[in-house]
Amino acid sequence: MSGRVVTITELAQKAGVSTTTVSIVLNRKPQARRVSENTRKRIWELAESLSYRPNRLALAMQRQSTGIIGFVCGDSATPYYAELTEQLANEANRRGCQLLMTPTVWDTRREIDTMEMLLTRAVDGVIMCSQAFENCSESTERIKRAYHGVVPLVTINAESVDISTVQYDYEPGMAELFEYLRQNGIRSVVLLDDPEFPPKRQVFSRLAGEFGLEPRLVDFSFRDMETLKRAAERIFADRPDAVLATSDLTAMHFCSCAGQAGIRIPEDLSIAVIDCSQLSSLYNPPLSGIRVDPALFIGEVFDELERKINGIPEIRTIRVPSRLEIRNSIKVKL
Amino acid sequence: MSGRVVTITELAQKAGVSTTTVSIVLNRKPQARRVSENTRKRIWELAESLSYRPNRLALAMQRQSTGIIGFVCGDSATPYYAELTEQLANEANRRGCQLLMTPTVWDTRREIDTMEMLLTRAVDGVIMCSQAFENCSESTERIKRAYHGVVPLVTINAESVDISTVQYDYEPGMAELFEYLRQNGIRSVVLLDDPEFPPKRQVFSRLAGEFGLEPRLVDFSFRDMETLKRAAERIFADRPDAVLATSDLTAMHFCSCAGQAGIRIPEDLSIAVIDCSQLSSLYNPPLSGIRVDPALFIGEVFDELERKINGIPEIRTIRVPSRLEIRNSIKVKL
DNA sequence: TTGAAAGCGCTAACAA
DNA sequence: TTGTTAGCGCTTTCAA
Repeated sequence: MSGRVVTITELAQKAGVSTTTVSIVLNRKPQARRVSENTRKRIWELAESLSYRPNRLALAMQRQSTGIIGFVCGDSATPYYAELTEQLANEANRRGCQLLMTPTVWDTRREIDTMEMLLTRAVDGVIMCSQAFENCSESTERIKRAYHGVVPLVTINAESVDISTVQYDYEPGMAELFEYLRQNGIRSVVLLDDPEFPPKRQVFSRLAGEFGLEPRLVDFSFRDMETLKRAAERIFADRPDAVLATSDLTAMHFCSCAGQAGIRIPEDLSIAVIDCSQLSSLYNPPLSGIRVDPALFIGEVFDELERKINGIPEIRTIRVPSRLEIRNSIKVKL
Repeated sequence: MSGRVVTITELAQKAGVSTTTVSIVLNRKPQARRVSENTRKRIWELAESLSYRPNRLALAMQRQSTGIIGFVCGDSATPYYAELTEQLANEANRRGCQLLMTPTVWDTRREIDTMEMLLTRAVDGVIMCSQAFENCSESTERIKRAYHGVVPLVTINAESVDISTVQYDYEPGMAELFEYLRQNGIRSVVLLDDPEFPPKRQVFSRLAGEFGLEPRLVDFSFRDMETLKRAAERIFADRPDAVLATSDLTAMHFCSCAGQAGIRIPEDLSIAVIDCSQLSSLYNPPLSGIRVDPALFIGEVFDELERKINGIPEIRTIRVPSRLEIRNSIKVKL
């Protein structure tokens, strides 16, 4: 280690010019054309041979901008969020910035700490995918107040009066799904979900009736996978025609329980997934479900964040439509 | 937006003291005890009411340290890497820093750009999980030379003479697996792998013989999943007793192909996985395989990175042992 | 055609 | 008990 790190000052000294000149040349400023051909060449060669690299910290300090976007996420390891996270990181790169991951494991305390940290201008903006911030504890309120004007913020799938949000619109996909279920003679369908996250169940309950389906709710908690096992057992006892799982991970857990209970999917029980990931198609059986095009969704998230970064104050709620993807986890009528 | 951001200077002015005093008080330095009770209180109250937050950029600039660790990873969305990524992020948080994700989609060009970016001291250290950097192109060589002494670096599962690396030791797990296969009457086993990543196949070929197994290699490329389908067909034609898939994602892809071909697992064909993730246990059937304890592994990665950050130059190769996890994807002898 | 100096926000010697 | 000052590496007026 300990190879010397070159600064612009040293470069200037060695080149026998001022730091200004070096800065102008290396940044290819218009004024560089007024620097003599000779000096320019000397500076470039020196920079090359000493592997000069501008110090990002100094730059960031100067511009008051890091080019880093913070991503506060409850969970980044389950397939659905992993996909989202990677695509966000890719889109960030495409737009010339980097994504900083701050997993919070759905822990409000950690979310608050994370936001506190991000509020110190370590990042140019924040994308937040975490419901707990919606809870109105005293500390979240304090942060909400503090963040205004400090860090551009966009939330994902959250509902708030004073923060822009990009949401999945479950309605179109759910309608397609219910129509498909009805056509295949399915009458009763259970939503397997965590009641702490209400958006899906609202659409579910409202739409099921319209399609002549009998809707039921079976709850579990993301925090404790044992509750999912118990929920699965309740479903096995009840024997609906179909189960709609709240996420791909939930669906896989459920299928795993079904396998242990000797229940075949889709022969004995149909299953569909909300928030389908690519991985769903590789499951056995391949899982049908509702999906929002990640590219589209992420584009909206960044567009809105850029608006905030550019100082546009308008609070918007953007909804990205879902659609049904049919694979083999739903029993079809012959 | 546009709420004023408070600096320590303003705070000092309003409090009628110098910035030094404010700095000392707010940072709870030992000298703060020599500041009058009264002044201290005034400063704290002012800071609170104006929601003062120290400017990270200025701090970072001053200390020449950001508290950010860069994670260069070929792929962060597949279950195995998603798990690794999240755990790294968590461990980083636990150690008081943040993880910056820079996905490279196994693209050498992007890896180089990424490293160039990270070399500008935007980060305190880099964890790299990407084989392509091992290739000796002119540009990677230039970067390798440049990074020395600039950014502490630790690679994952790579082999290099001048960079510390933490590796999976496949040997113990593979030995356990082969013993288990042998006991269950399995004779021929195919390794389904990408030849660009040699470590697994070396152990595989060496150990298979010792356990009286007949080893075969069937190759595909991570870059193109069509090659995996073709590889699967070759395996179906060949009909070995068991297949050892190079990753959980590969295994799922393979099982998906098997399902379409009407081949039952494990009745018709056994399968095991290297680089098993948690998700493997939720698959249908639950996948057996070799796994390295992520907590242990990640601890080693960070320990070594911290050594580098603390200026310890010694190049080390650390190997973390794998072990077998038995589930239901291998046909057992009755 | 080039350079000097100020300033970004903060900390830490050194003074008073 | 508190203040002055220099400096972290860079860009950017303004002067020469």
